[in-house]
Amino acid sequence: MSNLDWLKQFPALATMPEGERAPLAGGAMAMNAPAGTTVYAPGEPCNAFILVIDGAVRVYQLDADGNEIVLYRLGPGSICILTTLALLASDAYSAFAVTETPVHAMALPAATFNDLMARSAQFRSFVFGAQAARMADLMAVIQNVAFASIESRLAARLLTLAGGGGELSITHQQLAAEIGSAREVVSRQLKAFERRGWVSLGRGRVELRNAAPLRAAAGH
Amino acid sequence: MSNLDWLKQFPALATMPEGERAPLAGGAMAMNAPAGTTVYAPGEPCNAFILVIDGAVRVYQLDADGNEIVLYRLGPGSICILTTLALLASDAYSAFAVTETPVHAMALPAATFNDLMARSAQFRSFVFGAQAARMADLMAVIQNVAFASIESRLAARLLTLAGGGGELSITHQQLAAEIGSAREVVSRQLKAFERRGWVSLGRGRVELRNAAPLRAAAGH
DNA sequence: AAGCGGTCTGTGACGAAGTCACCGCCGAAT
DNA sequence: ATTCGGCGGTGACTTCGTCACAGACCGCTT
Repeated sequence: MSNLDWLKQFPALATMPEGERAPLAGGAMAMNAPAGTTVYAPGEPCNAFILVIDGAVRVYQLDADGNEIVLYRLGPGSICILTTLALLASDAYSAFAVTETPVHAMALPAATFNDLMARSAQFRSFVFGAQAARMADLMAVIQNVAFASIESRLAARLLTLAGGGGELSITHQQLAAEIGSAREVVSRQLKAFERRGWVSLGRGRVELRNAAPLRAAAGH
Repeated sequence: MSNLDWLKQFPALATMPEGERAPLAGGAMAMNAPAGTTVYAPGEPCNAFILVIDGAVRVYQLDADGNEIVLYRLGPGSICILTTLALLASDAYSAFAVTETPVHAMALPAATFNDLMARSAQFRSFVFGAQAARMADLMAVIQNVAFASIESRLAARLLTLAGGGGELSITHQQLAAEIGSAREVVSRQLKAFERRGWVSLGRGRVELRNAAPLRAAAGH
């Protein structure tokens, strides 16, 4: 039987009545994956519902020409909608999900997942909440790529990636993939930021020197 | 009691066991809305699950500067994910859903919807299938706005909007909103199509004259 | 220490797309 | 018939993506 201590981290699930948690206790399997593990890829069969306990998963799209754009990230407490929907609706997506850090997760086999969905209103609302959040993420991405300037998209992304810290280990190419643009465009924009004293640059490194104007630029 | 004849149109629901259909029979309410009715708008409270029986609903995003982009359309048999998720997760979206034609729909109050979700695996999988389809729609939009040329996006959209017929009643401004571009850009591209003999243009009208090259242009 | 291959970054030139300002035109309402 | 608001056309300019290429940096080998 699995240890369900990790459940305590997730209020939405932890308060589920004893009886409803039974399938969880019986069917949950712990997973540990190193950074760089593929969680979902188009065409791959997928047969489990996945809940991230610790670590980060990057979900992105990749087209035939090699163009890449990051859709969203999953952190602790998030479930992988892609695998869930592929599991339930057997629909194929053109997206990839890859771990960025070592990831600790719980996997529920399809049968266990279905059982929980049938039993627990709380679990259903947890799953729907996740759906809603991902949907909102995608809609935000659409707004950005369709109507926002490169300057604001890049500034915003630098801030969220830095997340408080001031140092990023990332290449221009990766940043371009983050915002769905081209490497040259990102290089030039970063240079502009550097000239203004907002960041300082190194090979594979971006240091935020002055977050305030970046925040302002991210706004519009 | 509502007439459930409409259910026959939807195999996914029609084959639900008698008992599971009970809440549906008891709680479903028929709705008829003229074209132009707002189904979902940010900030509006929404308290019903909506299933389209006949007609079309356009779901689009609108930002502060008036920029507009169509996300997807709902036809017969589709459910409005936006209202469903807003209902379940009380999350606010920046999107609008508006009827384009007179729409005939069924509405389930939240309680009835929750009851069905609890009882029927078939209903759950119907709802999840719809989620998955909308998610795929959004991801396709992202691919297009991020990486596809205006020529291919416009050609593709003209073909799907025409849907077999050769005549469209639509303005350049509306077409721009369809693909998330600017009116001038669409005007110029349409002129180019006209010079090549692919379409002929009139005020508020686009006639497809030669679909084959349009299909080719839509491809890449 | 020197060389080497691969990755990362910088740059100029160009084309595609978005923006701005302004125009004339059509058509419905008065 | 005139007016007025929505529609479409156009030129000038800016921003962004693409292409081609050069140089810099890094880790590795010799």
